[in-house]
Amino acid sequence: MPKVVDHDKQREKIAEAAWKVIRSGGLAQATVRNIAQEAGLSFGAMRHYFNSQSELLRFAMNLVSDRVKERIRSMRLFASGFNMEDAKRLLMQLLPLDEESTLEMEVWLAFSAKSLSDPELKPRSDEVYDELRKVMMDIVGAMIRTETAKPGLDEELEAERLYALIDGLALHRMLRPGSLSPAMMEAVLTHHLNSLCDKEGSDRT
Amino acid sequence: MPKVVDHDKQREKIAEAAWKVIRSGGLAQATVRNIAQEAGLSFGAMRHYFNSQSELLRFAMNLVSDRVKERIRSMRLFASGFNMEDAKRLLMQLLPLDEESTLEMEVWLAFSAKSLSDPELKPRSDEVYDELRKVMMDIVGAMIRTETAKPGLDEELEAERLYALIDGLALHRMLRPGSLSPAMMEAVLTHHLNSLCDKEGSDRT
DNA sequence: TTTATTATCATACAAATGTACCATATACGA
DNA sequence: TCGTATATGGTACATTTGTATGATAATAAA
Repeated sequence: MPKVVDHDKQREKIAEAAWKVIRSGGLAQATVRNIAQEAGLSFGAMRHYFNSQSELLRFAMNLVSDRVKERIRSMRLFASGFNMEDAKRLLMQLLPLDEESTLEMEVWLAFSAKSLSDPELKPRSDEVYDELRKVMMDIVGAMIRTETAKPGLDEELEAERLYALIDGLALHRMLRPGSLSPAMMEAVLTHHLNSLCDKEGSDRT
Repeated sequence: MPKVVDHDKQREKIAEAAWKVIRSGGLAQATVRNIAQEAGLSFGAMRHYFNSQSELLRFAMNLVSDRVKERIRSMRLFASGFNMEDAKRLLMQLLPLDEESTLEMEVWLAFSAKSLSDPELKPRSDEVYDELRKVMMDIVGAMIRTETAKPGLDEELEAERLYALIDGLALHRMLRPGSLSPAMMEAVLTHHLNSLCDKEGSDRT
């Protein structure tokens, strides 16, 4: 029998090489040859793992969302009922606060932009968008039902506001890291969450 | 003397053709040949207006920001002192609410994503980011100084929060237009501005 | 009308890229 | 040890793309 190589592990290794290429050179540099070199493979060997470039890129995009989902799922949230600390921790997972998540989100931004004109990528982009929107609805909904939030909030409106705030912060951190520090990102998020709860208006963490 | 053609007008016409190509096919389709066809020019004629593709794309990107700046400048804001209606009108200019601004913002998103790995585009991207950040600071600052806002607000934090909210809404509208209506965008913005002003918490337009 | 200057077009050419194909190396089972 | 299935490497080829070059058309001034 043949040499034993974990086919799926190799595909992930190649996809992660694609991430690095995309991050440093953009999607325009995400050629089969460049990705092969980054992965330490020969150009011809790529064919054994991906039948086409678009299949490779689609896999690389899906791997980003898989990783993010996994990270969120592994948090074991709300084990003892809803609480704001867990909600905040979850939302912070959606901000580029460390090297790993920054890489993933920059790659995700590249794919999202491309998905606007690439039907192959659109379904997954939409799927992730909708899932995160659901997360926002769950958080805001729980805040309202547990009366953590101040009364009278519009669930859907607040969910969209929170979602836009998160993605706006993430976008700004990627575009202008020197202008928006991780501490400021966290402060804005904390302040926003407090503003949804406080009956008066003072800040608490 | 030669045939008379407004050189600058032609450059803008070509740049707008580039916008259309980018919107329908992404930056990957923004080839000199495709743009020439969209502009109704021959491939060879392009050379008379742009010496290289990167010069063309840089011009097309700059034209987006010029148009947005011009639109904001022409609003003649705060003619009779600061007021919330003008502030809201200004902020709405930064949301993709009609066909024209949607086109411009989708193109801007493509260029912004590319600027992360293209040193040629980064300066202008940063410049626009900083200018808009200043707009946010001006608005929040004016709200505070005129006591339109409730007391105790952190100017820088609220500016970043407002900025992130605007860009997040714009991004979501582009990525998932079916999930975020113009009416909802406006409602979220209105609600957010009110939340900065109202001493109690009720909504007013 | 003639001419010079500009606009436009057509084409050539090298480089890059995706895909396909074939050769070689490798390792596990018989 | 040997053979087979798999991994990997090398290369050919058509296509696309940016750039460069030369030819032609058009127009306004002399």
